[in-house]
Amino acid sequence: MAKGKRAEAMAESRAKLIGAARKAFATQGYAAASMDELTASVGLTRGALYHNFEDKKGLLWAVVEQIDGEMAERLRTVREQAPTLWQGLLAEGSAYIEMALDPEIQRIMLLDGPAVLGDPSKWPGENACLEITVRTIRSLIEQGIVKPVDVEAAGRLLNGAALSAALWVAAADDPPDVLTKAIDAFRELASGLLRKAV
Amino acid sequence: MAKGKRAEAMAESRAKLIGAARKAFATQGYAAASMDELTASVGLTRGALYHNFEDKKGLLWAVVEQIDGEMAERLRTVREQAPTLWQGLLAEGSAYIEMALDPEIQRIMLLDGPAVLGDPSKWPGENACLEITVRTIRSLIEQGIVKPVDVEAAGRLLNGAALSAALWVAAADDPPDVLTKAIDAFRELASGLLRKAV
DNA sequence: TGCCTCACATACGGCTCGTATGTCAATAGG
DNA sequence: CCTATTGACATACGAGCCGTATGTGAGGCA
Repeated sequence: MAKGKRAEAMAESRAKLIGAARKAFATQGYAAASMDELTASVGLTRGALYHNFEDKKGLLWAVVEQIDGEMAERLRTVREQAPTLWQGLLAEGSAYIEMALDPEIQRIMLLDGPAVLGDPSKWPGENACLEITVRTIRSLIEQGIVKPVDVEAAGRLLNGAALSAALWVAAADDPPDVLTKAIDAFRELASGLLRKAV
Repeated sequence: MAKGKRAEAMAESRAKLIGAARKAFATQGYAAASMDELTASVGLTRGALYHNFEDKKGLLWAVVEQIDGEMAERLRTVREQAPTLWQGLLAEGSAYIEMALDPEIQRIMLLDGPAVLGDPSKWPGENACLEITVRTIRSLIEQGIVKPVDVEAAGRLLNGAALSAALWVAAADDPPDVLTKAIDAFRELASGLLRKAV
């Protein structure tokens, strides 16, 4: 168990830096976040940062990986709790929209992340959210519920629609009202994939 | 006609700076683009930049407005050339996807723009593309072709789906093949809005 | 016990943006 | 025609940031 104080302290430093980065990136944005302030806020200096991570971008990578994992887990539970696979797909969409209401997810995963790290579809875990959606659609096609479309295409467009909805809701004056409209529209769009209308 | 050499030269400087910015922002990205190099590339200095624009962000605003106008005009012509309104909507989607294949549009309008300037739906011209889509959907509902959904919600999700498709195609190894898949999936999704299946 | 490793801290250089100041041509007015 | 003023830039400067090269002191192994 005792792995020595060295590695233990290092893991703790990494965790503290990632935690501080989640706050700083979410509130100030990636570009405006100062590494001096960030490291000082957890009692370290930039030396620790560049020892634990490649560079500022590397820290963002670590943050993105962590959040991506959390989002994937949430999507998984939502889907598993749905009574049918089709309802699971719709629930995933709704959950995705609601998650994107979190300012942290918005700023880091939807705005700065893509701008700094490039296309999210090439992120490690291959954007776990997308992978889950694709698998669900594949099952639905095998069951004859959904038209035989290209699964990746359908998954990406559905995710894109949900994402756009999320950004809309987040910026709205009356989020609850807009949220229901967004989810309704998402269900209508998704129904276009069905073999026969519900 | 002769408006004086002063104003004439100023307009020319603005145009040159915006042109250089389109190149620099598209190739290097907003953050990495140096204002020193950018201004020098058209024979000016940063003094001219800060005299003609508010700041670096102001220059990006000008660039975004220009590109947004060009995109809106293209969408308008595409829609007007379609035989029916519904086909016009689908053509708009396809055109949007194809436009987003342009690296300049991708980098500036889809990646850096949102990250630096904030939610695109609040941009001037209110993202002219969206406005056009919304109007088309409203007409289609009045004609009884499309279900009575919330027009803004439907427009935003359709745009989001097209956008996601575009990013996917752009990053693909085999763009032409992926492009057809993306457009197919877009048509399937959009058909979910139809009152009765085609 | 003595040396070595390594997780940091410190110091430095180069670059960036934004502003405050300087300058010279174009215009307006007498 | 000559002068005064405006304004479109150029130049100079300060503050801040990132990344790296170097220093240092505490853990771990022999």
